[in-house]
Amino acid sequence: MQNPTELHRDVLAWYDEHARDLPWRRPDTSAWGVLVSEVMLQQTPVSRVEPAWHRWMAAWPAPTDLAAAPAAEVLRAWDRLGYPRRALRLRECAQAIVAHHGGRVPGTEAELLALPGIGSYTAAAVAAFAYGRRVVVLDTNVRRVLGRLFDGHALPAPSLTQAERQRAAARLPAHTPDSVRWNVGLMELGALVCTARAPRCEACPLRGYCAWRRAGRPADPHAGLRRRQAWHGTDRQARGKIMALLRDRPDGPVSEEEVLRAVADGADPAALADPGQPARALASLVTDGLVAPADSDDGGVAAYRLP
DNA sequence: AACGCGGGGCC
DNA sequence: GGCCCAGCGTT
Repeated sequence: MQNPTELHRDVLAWYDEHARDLPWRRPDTSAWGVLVSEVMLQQTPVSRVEPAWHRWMAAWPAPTDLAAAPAAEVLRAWDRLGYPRRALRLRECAQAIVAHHGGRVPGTEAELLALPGIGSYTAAAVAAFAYGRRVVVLDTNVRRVLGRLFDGHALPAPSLTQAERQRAAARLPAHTPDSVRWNVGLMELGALVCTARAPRCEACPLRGYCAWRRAGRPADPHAGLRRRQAWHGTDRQARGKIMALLRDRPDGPVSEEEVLRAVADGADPAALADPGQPARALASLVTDGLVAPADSDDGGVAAYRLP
């Protein structure tokens, strides 16, 4: 094994040369801009986040602005980034920042972790990338890179283990500015070179000492056991259709009949076999606060709108 | 630890 | 058609 300093130097040098020019990495981006980007990037690819982030920051450049925005407007701006509950939580996060931190994004992991929609990854990412703190940032990219480099595993285990946390902490560069570039450098390496599907090992700065490559790039030991996300015919798809319909109708409530018909529209046979699904999906959206009952323009008929 | 939760792009 | 994507909150 090479000494830690050499590994650090290789990652930092690679990052300095190959880093993408993403808007939330610009030095003049506010901590709020970084936080917004991190929430949007939770399970949504960079390519789809970038335009949404620009529009979002233009509309609500500070926590105070988003905190005062109507939820329906926020959900429409979220558009099709997916997991729209993230938009509501981001708004609640802004309100908590106003209520408890004077409208300024807090800088410690513990304070960030206490905010709605901010988990262990996002808290660490904001502390590191917005405030330059020396913290362990472990996202799916970093987990995959470290797992290949040191464990020889193709892909990380389904859930983050304590051993991974400790190993990542032990490998973190001692100096503060280096630790930030190490974190973002490993993430960038995972996004551009050490990818999940078709890694470009020939372009990797760590190819000389990667356990996975040395072992002949064996297949994922968890293959087949990995959690798969169902979509066609599921409640999730039904919820997505309802949200898309209500997003596109800013002028007024939509009757329950039309909402339920939109779900059945183009549904696959599996969904049609469950006639209760549309109503169930709608009810769950109301429970989650993503949809609200509304007074129909045709009195007495149930109708719905964005909250 | 396991599950629910969007949506799209890529092989 | 399966898999992946800068995860979080709940149970």
